[in-house]
Amino acid sequence: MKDFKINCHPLPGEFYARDTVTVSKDLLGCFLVHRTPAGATAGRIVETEAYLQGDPACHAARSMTPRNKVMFGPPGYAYVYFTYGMHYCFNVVSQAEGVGEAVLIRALEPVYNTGLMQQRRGRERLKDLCSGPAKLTQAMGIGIEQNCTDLTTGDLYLCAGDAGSAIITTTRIGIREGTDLLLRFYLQDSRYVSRK
DNA sequence: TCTCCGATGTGT
DNA sequence: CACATCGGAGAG
Repeated sequence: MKDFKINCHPLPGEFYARDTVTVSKDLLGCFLVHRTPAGATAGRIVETEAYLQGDPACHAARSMTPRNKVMFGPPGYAYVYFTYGMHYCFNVVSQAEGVGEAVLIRALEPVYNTGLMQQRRGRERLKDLCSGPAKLTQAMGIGIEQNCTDLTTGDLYLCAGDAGSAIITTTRIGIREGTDLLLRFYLQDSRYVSRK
């Protein structure tokens, strides 16, 4: 596996307080780190999706509810939700406070402590560890406890990194509304995206 | 490789 | 009753 040097300094709040599409693209190549009692794990972000205000697929498209409330809060917080009765998905809240937008992290390249990821996933192959939004939350030990946590100060955070290859823009996966919007982004050269 | 489908709980 | 999913089964 490629040897990455991870800058352990968390990305600051200003990184997230920008246009959501810009944040979605800039997150490609950045590292997601989670320190837990079982150990720390880290992955390099290779696929993201933007969810915007006025976008019918966005959880914050309609009114503010207990679930989507954090999306309207300050940028740089985690929005984790439970879906399909068994999976968690992890988003980072973007834009200014009051704007209900976020970036879904859809795939990671496993980078650090892949043994713990394999154990959590019950899978051996590196490609099967983080190549989907619910796979990566399982591999990284992310659950509802991380919802609404501050990504600039806690045990779950992101660090700067370089995309290092071309960014491909496509429609989003697994939605039924807003299917025409080009809001999915992934690294062309990565073998670890959920699908090409 | 692909398409289909069941699992399983919560939001609207 | 839809849902920002996953993995196993069966077909090709």
